[in-house]
Amino acid sequence: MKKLTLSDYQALAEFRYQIRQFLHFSEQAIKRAGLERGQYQLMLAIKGMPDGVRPRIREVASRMQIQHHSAVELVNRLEAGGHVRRERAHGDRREVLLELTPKGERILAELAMHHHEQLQSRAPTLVTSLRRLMRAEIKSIPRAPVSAPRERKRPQRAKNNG
Amino acid sequence: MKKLTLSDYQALAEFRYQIRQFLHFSEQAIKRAGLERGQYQLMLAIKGMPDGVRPRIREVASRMQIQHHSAVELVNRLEAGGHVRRERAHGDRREVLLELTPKGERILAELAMHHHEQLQSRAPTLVTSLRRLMRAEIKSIPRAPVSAPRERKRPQRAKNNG
DNA sequence: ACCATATATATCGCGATACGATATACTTCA
DNA sequence: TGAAGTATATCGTATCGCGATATATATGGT
Repeated sequence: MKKLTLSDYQALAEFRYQIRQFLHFSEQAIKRAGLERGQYQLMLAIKGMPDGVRPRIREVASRMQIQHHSAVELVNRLEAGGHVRRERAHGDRREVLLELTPKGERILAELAMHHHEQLQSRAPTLVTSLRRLMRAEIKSIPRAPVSAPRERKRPQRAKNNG
Repeated sequence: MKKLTLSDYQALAEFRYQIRQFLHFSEQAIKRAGLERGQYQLMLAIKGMPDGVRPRIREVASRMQIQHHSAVELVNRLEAGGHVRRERAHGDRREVLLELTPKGERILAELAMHHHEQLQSRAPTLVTSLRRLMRAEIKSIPRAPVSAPRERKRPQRAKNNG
C-alpha cells in the first residue's frame, strides 16, 4: 500500500480549498438570490439536462447524485418559492415533469452567468491544482498561493508583568 | 449583459455533475470510515496546513471557508470520536491547537490515499470540463445596439426537452 | 492597577440538506 | 383481479453552517 507524502496531503488540501472557495462564492451568490445551494443546482440540472431527456424527479436526482426523495424535498421548496412547476406527465401519470417558471428562468440566468464568470477566472487555478494531483511524484511545493488568513498584527512582545 | 447559451448551461451543469460525482464518492468513502464530510476535511486541513502555520481553530476555519464556530462544532465531534485532540497553546492561552490522534492519522491516511487515487483518475475529465468552461465564445458583442429595445423574451425557445 | 476593547473559542437555536424507512399512486404483467 | 415493479411523497433524524450570544484571555490607554 502506497503511502502519501506530505506534499500529497497538501495537494489534496489545496484542491479541497479551491473547491470550497468556489462553492463558497456560489453559496453566497445563491443566498443573495434567495435560493439555497441544492435548489440552484436542481434548477441548473433541469436547464442543462441533455437533449431528449425528460426532466423528471428521478433524472435530476440522478444528475445530482442524490436519492430521489431528497430531490422531492428540493422541488417542494422550489415550488413553494415559485421557481419551479410540477406537471404530471400525460403518458405515465406517475411521472412528474419539472419546468422552470419565468421567475425561475430569470434568477437562474442571473446566477448561472455569475457562476460562469467566476469559473472562467478560477478555472486556471483549479486546473493547476488538478495537474499537481495528477503527477505521480511531486518536486516541491509552489509556496501555497492560498489567500493569507488575515495575518493580524501580532506584537509578540514578551509580557513583562508575569 | 451577456446571455448564456444552452451550451453554457450544459457546461455548467456538467461541471457541477463532475464535482458532485467526486464529492459523492468522497462522502461514501468517508462514511465507511466512520466520519462525515466536514470532519474529513478538517482533518485534512490540519495535516495539509502550510508549513509554519499553527493549526488553530481559526486557521482551519479559514482554510475551510467557514465560520470559526462551525469549525468548533466539527472539532467537538472529531474529539468525541477520538480523531483529534485539543491542546491549549502555552503562549496565548485563548488559542486551541489541534492535533490528530494516532487513530485520526491512520484513518486520514487511508482516506486521503483513496481520494488521491480517485482524483488521479478523475482529474482529466475535470480538466476537460473546466476547459470547456474556459472557452469564452464571446461573439464580440462590440457594443450594445443603442436602438435595441429591452431584450424581449426570445421566441426561439431553447427548452431542454423541446 | 483598572477598564475598554479586541481576539479566540464555545454554546444555543435554527433552517437547509440528504439520508433510511416507509407510504401512496400508478403501471405492467400474469 | 392481484402481485410486483416503478415514480413520487412523507416522516423522523444527523450533519452542516449560520447568526446571535457568551466566556476567557490578551492588549492598550489612562
